Amino acid sequence: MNNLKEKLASKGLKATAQRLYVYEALFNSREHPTAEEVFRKVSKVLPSVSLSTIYNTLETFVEHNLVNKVLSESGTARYDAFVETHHHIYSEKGEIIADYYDDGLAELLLSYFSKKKIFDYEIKEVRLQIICSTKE
Amino acid sequence: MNNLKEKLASKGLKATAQRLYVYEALFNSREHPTAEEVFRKVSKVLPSVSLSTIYNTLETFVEHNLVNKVLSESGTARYDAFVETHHHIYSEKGEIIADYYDDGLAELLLSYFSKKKIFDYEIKEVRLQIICSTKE
DNA sequence: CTGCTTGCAAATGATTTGCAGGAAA
DNA sequence: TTTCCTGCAAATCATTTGCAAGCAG
Repeated sequence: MNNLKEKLASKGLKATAQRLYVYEALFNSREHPTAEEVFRKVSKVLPSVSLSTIYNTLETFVEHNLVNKVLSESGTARYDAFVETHHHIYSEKGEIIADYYDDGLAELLLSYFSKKKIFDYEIKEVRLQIICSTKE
Repeated sequence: MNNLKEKLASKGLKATAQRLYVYEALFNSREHPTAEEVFRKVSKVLPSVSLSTIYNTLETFVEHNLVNKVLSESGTARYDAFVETHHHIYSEKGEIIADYYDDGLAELLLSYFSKKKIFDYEIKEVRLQIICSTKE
């Protein structure tokens, strides 16, 4: 998405080539890449890019809500250009298989919780981890 | 719980002092300690214990389903002696605040999914991450 | 006894940081 | 110009591993 330049500007961030390519790499992937994977993709078009720039860039995006950070069971961080609330489907091994979007589900959960009046705190978000047996 | 010795025996694991104390440390804590925190607790009673033994012991317990491993947003692993399915309440910062047990919720979710017939895979488990605003 | 476990130290993997030069605004 | 950003190398943090000695079964 090329309105990224505007989003960056509106947040006082400079629109560098590195940032544009990192975002592009994420946006064109449905695979929740790791920093290392983003690095390999961006390297193809910007061979001099460094891994630490990838990490810094991703972290900057996360802080400014342009990108989501998700953890896999192995502890390695994965990144996702889709920031709307959604759920993740995991294999038994703990790797993320897919995203799962479902508005009805959010409503169901929130009405369930408000009926039960369980929380003193305000619920900001409810995310599901759906663990499935892997089809081989 | 002291039937731990039996559980260990039944799995062909030796009941060493280290293992008993690690389990005790977890069992007496509702705070999802990290390996480091378990290490500090066990050190008090067994000063010569090493951090790698803590890691190995915890990993052994996880493999044999005596203990659960949970990830905090920071990527550091936390451990939990309660292995029944339950959910975790997180602060906005991503630290785990509390456990949340709710059988009705599991049923609600499973019936929701079976009605919608979304998945080709078998759902093994559904875990919630409930993110709450922190009450200070 | 004998193999599973431990403790130590070194290795690893992921991510972060300090800093000097470089490029957007 | 001036501040923010990048690339490099070194540092850090959590966790894992190899190996010799120790202890439970």
